[in-house]
Amino acid sequence: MPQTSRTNSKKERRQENEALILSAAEKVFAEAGFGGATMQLIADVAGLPKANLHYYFPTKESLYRQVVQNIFQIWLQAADTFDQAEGPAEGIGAYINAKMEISRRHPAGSKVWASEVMHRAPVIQDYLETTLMEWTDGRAAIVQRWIEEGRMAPVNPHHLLYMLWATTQHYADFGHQIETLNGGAPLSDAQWEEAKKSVKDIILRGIGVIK
Amino acid sequence: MPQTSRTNSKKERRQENEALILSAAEKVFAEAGFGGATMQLIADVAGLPKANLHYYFPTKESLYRQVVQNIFQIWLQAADTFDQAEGPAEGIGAYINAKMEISRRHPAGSKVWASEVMHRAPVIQDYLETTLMEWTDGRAAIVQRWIEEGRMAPVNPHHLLYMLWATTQHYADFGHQIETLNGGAPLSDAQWEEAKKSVKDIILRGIGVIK
DNA sequence: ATCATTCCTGACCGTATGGTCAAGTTCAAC
DNA sequence: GTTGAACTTGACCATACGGTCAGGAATGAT
Repeated sequence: MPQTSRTNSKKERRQENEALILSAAEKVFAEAGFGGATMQLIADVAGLPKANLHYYFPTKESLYRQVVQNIFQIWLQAADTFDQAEGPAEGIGAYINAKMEISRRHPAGSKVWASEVMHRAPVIQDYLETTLMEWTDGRAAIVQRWIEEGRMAPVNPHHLLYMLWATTQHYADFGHQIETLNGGAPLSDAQWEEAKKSVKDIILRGIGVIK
Repeated sequence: MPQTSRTNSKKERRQENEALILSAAEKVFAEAGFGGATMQLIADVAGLPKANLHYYFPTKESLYRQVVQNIFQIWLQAADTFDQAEGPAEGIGAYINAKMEISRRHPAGSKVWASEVMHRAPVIQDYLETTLMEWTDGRAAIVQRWIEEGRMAPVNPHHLLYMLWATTQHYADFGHQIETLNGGAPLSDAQWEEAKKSVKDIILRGIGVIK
């Protein structure tokens, strides 16, 4: 009979340890960058011996690659809101909501992504060229259709998308700066709501779908 | 009689070498991050022996500190456009222009700044708390005044400023992603104009000062 | 011409890091 | 209970890195 009690089976153990390591790695990579992160520190954060990390992930780069790929998945899933929308106000508003929520819940992931792109995407360049390009062109086409249907102001769809990414991810990537300017305190629930509302108000009014 | 011919005097030489090193360092720090950058690589890019770098800048951190401080100065100077403006359309429009120009001309500097802030500003935290805070609160007050005078829509001034920073710096920090989505080619002159125009159109319309 | 000061640099050093390994432990299948 | 595979880990290694230094070269003041 397989072990089902408090002590986990080998397969569960493997999944747990991999998740533990990935979570620790995301944190450390976000705080120190790829070059500044050390396997020893990741191991300490994960509470495992360093050699154990190398058992699950043969190299630092393979661990980093997995972290970045996980982030990319979350990134893409936020797009669903876009597709299921009936029109620009609903679609773009929901997309901003979703991306602001990711910035709040996954700030470390966002920073790792930003760092990866800033360093010319050594690990996920192929994803940029394939998956992200298709995603972007697809949503740009949707925006273009909305424009042609007269449902929003005629703006360049690509630059609108860049603007959505920039404004929402800014709250994660530059969270420390925002926190400092907020008197050293993280944004409260109400302040996050205010941020979301501000971004949505300005952009939705800027593309002519409200007021 | 001091040397004034082609061969430079010692003082000129010193300034030239320091500028050369700072320029190389900015590039390397932007591409590799603080932890990933090596003094050897900076020396190679500058075309000087590594030991010479340590003559002008005793440690890697002191060199990095100087790079970040230089960027911060450029950053602040773009603010002049804000003060000299007569109203929101002119002031914010000119500020966007200035910051887009910096993103185009100093992408490496912008990346170093972003990286520094993402890593919780180990080097320039005091600047954030003093100079940047004063700057930000001052501009927020100007925006607030414009709102009270009925010259623009009532938006949260701080979040508007974050939005301006986010959208403009995005073109530097995520320039590689934009370039990839542009088919692998850097934005042309016309495309940069289009970008500037898109950002200005959406934001200025979003705060109710045009159309 | 002399000489102090500044500048330059190849060679070197201690340390920290990514990665390896061999010996041991746990687990599941039979 | 035996066995083989999967897992664990302290000790170890080679390398690369930031930083030092001694000795020499260039410069400029007198």
